[in-house]
Amino acid sequence: MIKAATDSYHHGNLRDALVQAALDALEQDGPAALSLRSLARAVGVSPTAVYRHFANKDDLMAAIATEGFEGLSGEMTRRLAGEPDAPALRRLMILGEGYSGYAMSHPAHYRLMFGKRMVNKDDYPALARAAAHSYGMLEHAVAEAVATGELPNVPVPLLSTMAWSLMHGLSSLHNDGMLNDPSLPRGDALGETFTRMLAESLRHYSSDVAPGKE
Amino acid sequence: MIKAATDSYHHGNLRDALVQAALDALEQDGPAALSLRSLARAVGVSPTAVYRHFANKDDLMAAIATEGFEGLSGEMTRRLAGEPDAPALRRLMILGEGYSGYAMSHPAHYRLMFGKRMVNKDDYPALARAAAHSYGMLEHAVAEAVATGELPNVPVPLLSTMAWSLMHGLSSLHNDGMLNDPSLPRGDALGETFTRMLAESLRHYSSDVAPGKE
DNA sequence: TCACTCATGTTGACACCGTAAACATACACG
DNA sequence: CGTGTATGTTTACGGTGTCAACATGAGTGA
Repeated sequence: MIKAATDSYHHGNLRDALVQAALDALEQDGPAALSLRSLARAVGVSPTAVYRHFANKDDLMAAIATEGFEGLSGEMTRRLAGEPDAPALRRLMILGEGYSGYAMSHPAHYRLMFGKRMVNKDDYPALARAAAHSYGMLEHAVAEAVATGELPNVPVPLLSTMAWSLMHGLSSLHNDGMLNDPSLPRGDALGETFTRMLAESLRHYSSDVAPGKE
Repeated sequence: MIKAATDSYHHGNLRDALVQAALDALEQDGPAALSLRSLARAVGVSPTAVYRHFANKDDLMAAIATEGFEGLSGEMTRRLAGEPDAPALRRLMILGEGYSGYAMSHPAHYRLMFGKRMVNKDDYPALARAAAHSYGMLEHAVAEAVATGELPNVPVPLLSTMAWSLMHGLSSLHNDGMLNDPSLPRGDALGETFTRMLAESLRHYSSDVAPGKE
């Protein structure tokens, strides 16, 4: 457990302890349990001590969200490392599976990453950077697949955003309990299925219908 | 203005007035402004009067979310009516454009419809019904397109969920300010583009890669 | 070694929130 | 007209985010 380095007054690493406590509370008791005061309580510190490390609650949440995007990137990186010689399109599919896998196994955390408090990301550059990095992994893989001809010659941001939208939508709907048709594959299997369907169908897609900007 | 029928004590239609006030506050001041007390204030009634019409805050939110799904279905129906003779696949595209159009022009309301408070939809049958109806419109159109051969012979729930995921993901990312690549088409144009790309690419999709369940 | 600084925590207070219990009002129906 | 009941009010409680003023003590330079 992350606890005091010294035993009184000065905690030692309150910031990390708070974030960790928040992650724990998120997994165990859901997002409703995320109050500054309860976190402070969990860490054994007074409520207002939080303000020595975070400007306000949103600021703390942004830190947690940042952690989330880093975890997401980490999961995708890990899975990629498992198949180092995969061709571009296969790597893209691995990313899709990793994305939905992470999102579906951390529902509360994932929701927070896209929560309403995060909308003004300009205020949280670290968060923006972490999010951009996750998206960058996707865009990179898409660009490679386009370069090798495994995907049609459609503007890369368009393809990337489409793939992201599909995975984000699927993960969100799943986490919100919106997918209750019993004939559907379960959770992560769905992520795999959609990834494959999108990749496969895009391969046979003729690009003359997809305008870049105009 | 929804105001008192009589002028004192008994309001007359508090329930509707509260929902309306909530919708107004949502559009104008964002979801943070949605407190029971502020709504009561806006309607000119004591805070606890709300509890004569809603069991608690979640109950009120569910009513607003229900209204949202009805608005969504309404928007899609309206657009369909504008092209009564469209073939199945075209009708599906109209739905996609209507969906993203509605979602993107009511960001706060749309977010609330999928908010964390709504996860246990079992408690709110009206909400579940309204949501199911919206999804039903989509599934119906997909089934038709499969029947006419305009879409490949893939399980309808799979295709429907894929389309829903794509549109939900796109709308959410857009509303969260996550789509800032300047080379991308703007908002509703993106909805149209993705709708078209998905429809077009699925047409050339050979179904042997999409398992139903297993 | 000692005094001082300043990062870090604490206390106390405030306004707001959701909600429960007890009470007030007035519409609707006998 | 009398009364029951749906509707609204008052009061109160515990919880929340946050501010201002104060306390502590670790680290540094003399």
